Amino acid sequence: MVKVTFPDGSVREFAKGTTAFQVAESISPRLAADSLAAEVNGATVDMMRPIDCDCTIKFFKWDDPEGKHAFWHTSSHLLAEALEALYPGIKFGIGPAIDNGFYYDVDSPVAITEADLEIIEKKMVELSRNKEALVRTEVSKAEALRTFTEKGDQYKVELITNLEDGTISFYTNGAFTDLCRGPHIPNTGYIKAIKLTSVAGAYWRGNEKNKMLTRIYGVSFPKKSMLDEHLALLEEAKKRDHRKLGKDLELFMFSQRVGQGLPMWLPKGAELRDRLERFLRKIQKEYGYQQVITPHIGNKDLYVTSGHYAKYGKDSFQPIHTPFEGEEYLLKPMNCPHHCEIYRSKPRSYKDLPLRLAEFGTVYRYEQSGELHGLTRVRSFTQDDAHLFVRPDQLLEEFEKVMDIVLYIFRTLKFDNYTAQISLRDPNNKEKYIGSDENWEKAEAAIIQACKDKGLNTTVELGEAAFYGPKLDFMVKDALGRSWQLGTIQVDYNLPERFDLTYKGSDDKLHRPIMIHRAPFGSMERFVAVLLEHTGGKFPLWLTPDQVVVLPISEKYNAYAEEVAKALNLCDVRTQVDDRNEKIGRKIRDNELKRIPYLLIVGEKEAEERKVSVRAQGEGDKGQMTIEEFAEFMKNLVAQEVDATR
RNA sequence: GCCGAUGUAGCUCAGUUGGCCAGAGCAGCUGAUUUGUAAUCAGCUGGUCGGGGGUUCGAAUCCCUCCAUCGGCUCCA
Repeated sequence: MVKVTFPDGSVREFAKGTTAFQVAESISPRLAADSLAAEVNGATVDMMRPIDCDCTIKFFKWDDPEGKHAFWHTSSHLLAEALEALYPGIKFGIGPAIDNGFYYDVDSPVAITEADLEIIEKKMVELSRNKEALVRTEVSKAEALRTFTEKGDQYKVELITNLEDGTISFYTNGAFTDLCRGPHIPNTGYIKAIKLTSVAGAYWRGNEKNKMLTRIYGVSFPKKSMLDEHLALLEEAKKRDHRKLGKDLELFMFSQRVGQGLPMWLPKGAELRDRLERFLRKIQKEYGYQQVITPHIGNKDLYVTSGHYAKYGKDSFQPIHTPFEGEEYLLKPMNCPHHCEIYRSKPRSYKDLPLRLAEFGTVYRYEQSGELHGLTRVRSFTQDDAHLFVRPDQLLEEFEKVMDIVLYIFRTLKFDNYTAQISLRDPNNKEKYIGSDENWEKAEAAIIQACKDKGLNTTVELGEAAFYGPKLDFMVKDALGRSWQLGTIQVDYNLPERFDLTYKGSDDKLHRPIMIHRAPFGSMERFVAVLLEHTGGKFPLWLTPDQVVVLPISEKYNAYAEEVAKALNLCDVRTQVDDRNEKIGRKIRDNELKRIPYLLIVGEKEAEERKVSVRAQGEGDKGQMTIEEFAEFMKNLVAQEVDATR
């Protein structure tokens, strides 16, 4: 007999060799049916794995990440089984579960395209109906090698070669056997709804020197309705795609002739961006930042000094040679070296610090062509950059102040769901980093302390720090639950060293300042993209380019509409008139689609009483107000949005 | 950069196995209508079918090549 301890602390005895499934069943058939994997003594295992020693047990259902993981992992084996049936001679790479589904990398004798996905899907459904059990067998390394050498699958052979003997297991479903650690769900019959989403290329083992395999992505669910929901969410995401909204709302564009990855901001987009910049400028001014402006190009030597040329020279726009002299310039790939030179422009005293230099600095980076994506990955973008030069004793306080700015921005823009990642150095590999142990320890402690002080929900990643210092990155979740990395705060001991930055201390000796790099938005382009997808184009009132459109019922009331618009614009309510010769229903529709927050309908009644009929976006008629009342109403709304979070 | 797919009017898309001057809706322009809370009607304009080359009597359609876009991979100071 074995003793099994449940999460609630209760203990029960079972015969040795009882499976986790049977244990669950003894509690309730429902639990057994809903559980996809189990945790036995801390290790996630199959429900069908026999238990042969005393243990603690826990069951994972669909709502647990471990449950989904097992489900999708089995789905990838089902995909492989279908592929092997349809494409004899196909070879398999790896086929894991991922955050939102699964994939399998294959090397197929015939090309597999999107058109084939439906057929594969059907085959998977057909096979799943057989409710094939996932059967685990443990084999020796020699045996495993023999099996896959005979099969001629060099990828699996390569994987097995790197494994230790004694830890190798196979899983078989139907006619398909795979090298796999597990865990899996009991049988393929659990998989009721399958959608293969795309096919793409992927390098074997993620190395671009290796052969490119075909990766087939899919997602699957235990219920058909869940798949439908998932597909609806994808549809919604498509509608909110910032590239589509940017086009529809005329915010930005790209032109082949200008060049790929080089966004151009249209009037409405420029206005939006300008408003974001002013918002940040204002708060930065309150926090003691000073704006600077630096050139868009810099002498190559500048970047050699900073060390960026050695590391990123090949990813920069190549040196520009002047016509008559031997000088070489680079399009500015980052602002920090310029700001370091500003710091150096005169002797600094400890009393001058912290020195906070801010710049909306446009930088140029040669991103690989295949990597460009809308506004989130471009070759020219504007960082909301600032560099803080601080004394060691100021680091914690300054770091926390930067966090205050970031959090203020998130609150104001209603990114209520965010996390932060603290990236520290790898303690076992200290020689990878520059700077003294003492400095690192102080900086890391400062970041951890700052997060603690601010009550931030953080994860800590060892070995993820930049070589020059630890950092804190902010991830926000948008309205559809997708994660985006936005702001970053980084501590830097490297550049002060390389640029020989100093300040005179109270002890009359020279000391090194510490630099903090920070960009709360990340870049204006990326931030606007994320904001678009988060809001679906319905920007907060204070930010939106057009707040109000006045809709005259007919041309007779155009003059009054103009009067209303003029009065509102004088009160800083951004107002336009839609004086097209269209019916009112049409004007409402068009302006709703343009995401105009407030529509004012004016006709005979309004003109006589000098009022407006107010219509809020998506909410319909809100009744009448005088022009003055409406102006006051708007003023209050905007004030609430921007200041309520302070 | 790599793998795969795509590229037709400002936008969204039709264009069967190659076959008369390449189509629709929306937008735009002109006119009629003067409208009360999500699409008024009519007429008109608009395309080197991504660029270049080739095959063919004939190419939006087939082939080559370049460019761009999309989905991924790799990368991300």
